[in-house]
Amino acid sequence: MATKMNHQRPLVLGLRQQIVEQLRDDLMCGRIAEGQRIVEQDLVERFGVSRTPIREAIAQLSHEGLLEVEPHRQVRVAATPPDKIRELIVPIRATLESFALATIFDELDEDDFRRWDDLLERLEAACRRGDCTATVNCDIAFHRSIIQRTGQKDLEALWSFIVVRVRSHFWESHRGYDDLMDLYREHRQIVDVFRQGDKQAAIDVLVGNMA
Amino acid sequence: MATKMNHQRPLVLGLRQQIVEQLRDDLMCGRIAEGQRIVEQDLVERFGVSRTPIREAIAQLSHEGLLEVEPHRQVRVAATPPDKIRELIVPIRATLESFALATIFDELDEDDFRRWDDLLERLEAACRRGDCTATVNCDIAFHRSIIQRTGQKDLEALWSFIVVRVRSHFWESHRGYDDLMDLYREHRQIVDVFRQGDKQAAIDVLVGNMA
DNA sequence: CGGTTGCATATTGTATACAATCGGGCCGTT
DNA sequence: AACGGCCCGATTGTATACAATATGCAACCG
Repeated sequence: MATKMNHQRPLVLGLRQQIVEQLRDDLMCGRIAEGQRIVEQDLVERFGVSRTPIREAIAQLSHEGLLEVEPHRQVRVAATPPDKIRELIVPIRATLESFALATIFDELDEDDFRRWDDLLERLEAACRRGDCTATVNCDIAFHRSIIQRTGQKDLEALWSFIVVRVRSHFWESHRGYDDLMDLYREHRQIVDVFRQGDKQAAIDVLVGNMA
Repeated sequence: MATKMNHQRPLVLGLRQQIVEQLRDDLMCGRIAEGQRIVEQDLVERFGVSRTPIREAIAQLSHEGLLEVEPHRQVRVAATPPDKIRELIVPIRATLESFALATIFDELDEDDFRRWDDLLERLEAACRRGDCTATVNCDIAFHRSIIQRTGQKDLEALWSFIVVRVRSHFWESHRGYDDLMDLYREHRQIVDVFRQGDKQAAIDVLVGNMA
């Protein structure tokens, strides 16, 4: 929880944001079935707050694509996008992350590598104990860190927009112990290549990991 | 205020949505300077509604990237993204629109071409009278129609997310009478190639238009 | 004289009250 | 029995009232 430096200033976290995080986690991990109806009053009782922050949280999650609002009628959990859309995810991620990496590559310093090492340790631990949730979180956090490092908020927003739509895909593509450790080794290798300073090789290995 | 046709089912249009449309138009056309502070109370007085729909509209526009909210402090008009980001827009648009066109190409029927012809007429009129706003609207509407035709809401959401960030770019890249007519001719040519039924040629001409 | 602390005010965040809308069931007509 | 209009409960959308937080100023100490 220590590593926190860019993000504006999350001194205190508003109710809406807390609710968003909680609900988003529930949705992405499948604890709320897709297609299920969401009723504001139920969330009011669950979280013990008024409708206002609940409504704002619902609005935000609907903009993120996790909920679907039908005005004056109801709000439902969005269906996972069809496979065809997923075909788009890889090339777009490749475009975004390649761009980000190329932008920051020449300014990488020891702090960056230390953060990545920390992340890799957490990833290894998660993989070793077969914790899928933590593994996916670390995986996403790693790629997000590359985007964030550019300091371009639009870039991060766009990347988040995409990743939310394939988190379930991340989930299902890494099941079982051996696969998880492979995932760790891949990321370890990526960071190693970064360290060697060959920009093009770094981009290649990063993109190769998405296929 | 009248033009409204796609969106789910706009039987009645809520206050929030009306305010969003109005503000978005103001922001994209530069009628509100970037970096300027937005105060809820001012908008309350301007639109004559309560703070609730105002706040929801602000939240939506911030998710769209047009406003930037600093919690407990203020909300400002977002700066136009730096040129570097714009380099990303073309490849991503190319990916999305190529995908969309390839998906729908074999199912195109006379209704589709009739709609495009209508749009082209409106575009021609707008170009002829040098109406930049209407021209940009038609241009965007044309490309959006390709995305919408797939029926994939996620795809449309992603495309919108991107286009909002370059609308000002559209704006500035077509100034003056001759350029506008060129824009019209390009789009006329695109539709013509669509009609000929060669999918690859269609994709090429569509992508070529973005450069 | 500089820095810090505490209040006053402006603005945002949350809670609650009220109005509009939707869907479903009841009942009358045909 | 089928159809259509009407009313009612449930839920969402909007308005307003209240609480929390930030900024600016001025008094207070060093």
